[in-house]
Amino acid sequence: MNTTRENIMGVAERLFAEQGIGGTSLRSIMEAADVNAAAIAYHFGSKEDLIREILKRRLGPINDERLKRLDQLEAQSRNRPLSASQILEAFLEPPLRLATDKTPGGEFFIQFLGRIFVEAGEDFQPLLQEHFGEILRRFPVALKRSLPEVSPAELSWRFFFMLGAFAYTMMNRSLVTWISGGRCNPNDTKTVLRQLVAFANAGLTGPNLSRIKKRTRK
Amino acid sequence: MNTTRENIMGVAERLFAEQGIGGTSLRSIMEAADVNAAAIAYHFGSKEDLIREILKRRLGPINDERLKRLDQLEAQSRNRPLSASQILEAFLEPPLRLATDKTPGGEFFIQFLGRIFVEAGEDFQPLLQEHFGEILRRFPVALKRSLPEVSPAELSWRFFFMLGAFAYTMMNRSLVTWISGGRCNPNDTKTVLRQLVAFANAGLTGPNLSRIKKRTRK
DNA sequence: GTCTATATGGGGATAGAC
DNA sequence: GTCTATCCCCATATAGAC
Repeated sequence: MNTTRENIMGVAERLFAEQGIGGTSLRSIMEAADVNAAAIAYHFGSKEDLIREILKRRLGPINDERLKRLDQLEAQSRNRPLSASQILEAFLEPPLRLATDKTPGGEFFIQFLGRIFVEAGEDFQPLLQEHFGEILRRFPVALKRSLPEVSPAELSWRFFFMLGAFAYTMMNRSLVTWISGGRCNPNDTKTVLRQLVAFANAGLTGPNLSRIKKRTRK
Repeated sequence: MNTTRENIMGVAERLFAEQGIGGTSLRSIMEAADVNAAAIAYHFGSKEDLIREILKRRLGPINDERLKRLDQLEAQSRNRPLSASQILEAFLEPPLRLATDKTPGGEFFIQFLGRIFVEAGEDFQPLLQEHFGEILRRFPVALKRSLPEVSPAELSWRFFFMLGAFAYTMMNRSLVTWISGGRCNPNDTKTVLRQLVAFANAGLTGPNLSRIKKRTRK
């Protein structure tokens, strides 16, 4: 019903993504959203609360879908471990899809989310913990079942590297274009998903380091 | 000779790394460095120039060493392609070593560098391009020689994912600890290097996606 | 619910004495 | 080279009319 609120959130999401949290003033949001200074105060209260609302609007659906996909995979598998790439797709596809869906502003959310992780101090940690808690419990467990030969510590490293590759790509899309000399298009969601799943799958399923000796060539 | 200058740069490097560029005021730098307001203006001129000087002080040595190591590898190899993991080590070890060396403040630089990439607009792009230009020319070429079966576009994706895994880990060290449930220590440079080289090597040397069909299990 | 006007604080930069 | 004092802009938040 109240479209002013949605309008402000959409504009803010885009500007936060493009310019960073600290780099985006409420003024610039008001101007871009074509509302006056008090509107944002009326609808949200403060900058921090505005950010909180933007986060809540997207995080719930994304993570619900991740868990739903994982549930489906596990239901189909009849108690056999899933493949790592299936788990990776369930984890990566929902947020990546948002980046191309017609959901207004969804294309900016992931970048915005990355900004929060990097820029924000501890102000949003409780909120993030609340939304990512179950995700960060269930996906590593599924991976552990899928890759029993990888030690817990090594699996944690690899999971984090996967997360980094994903987040960094989403946050620095122009860098993708620059570094690849234009060969890679970070907005081609299907290709990003395929390449990233393959890359991370290879990294995750590699042999346990503690058990192998140094090698010089694949 | 002039230790005030070095002092300011060291303190600024740390605060920028910890709080972000926009999140760190010159005032807080002055206080932490125990100098007065005008000192920074006298020695550097502006906040942007201060950042520029911090970047220059570290980027040169790191990238020189990367190239030196690559040169050595290529000289030893007598024209045979290097292994991907050798190339990765030459690329990753110099910046990672800085993070543990006794170089004052070096431990913060990588995080600071990540902030620049993420936060800064285009102000520093020329400077970064100047310092990273040769790196981003020579390392992908070496990898291409090492992995002739991987198409240029796919290699670009994988190179970028490796970069993301590295940068994200360096920038979000507390996140490493949180997500791993304390199992991983991001300041254990030797382990980070080993794990990251193994992960990226597996991802880089995987089969070309265009040539293989979908698989369900490794 | 929406606006104008403004209070209040903090930030970068500088002038000018020493 | 180093300091004090200050200028001016911009940001968030709020008061109070409509």
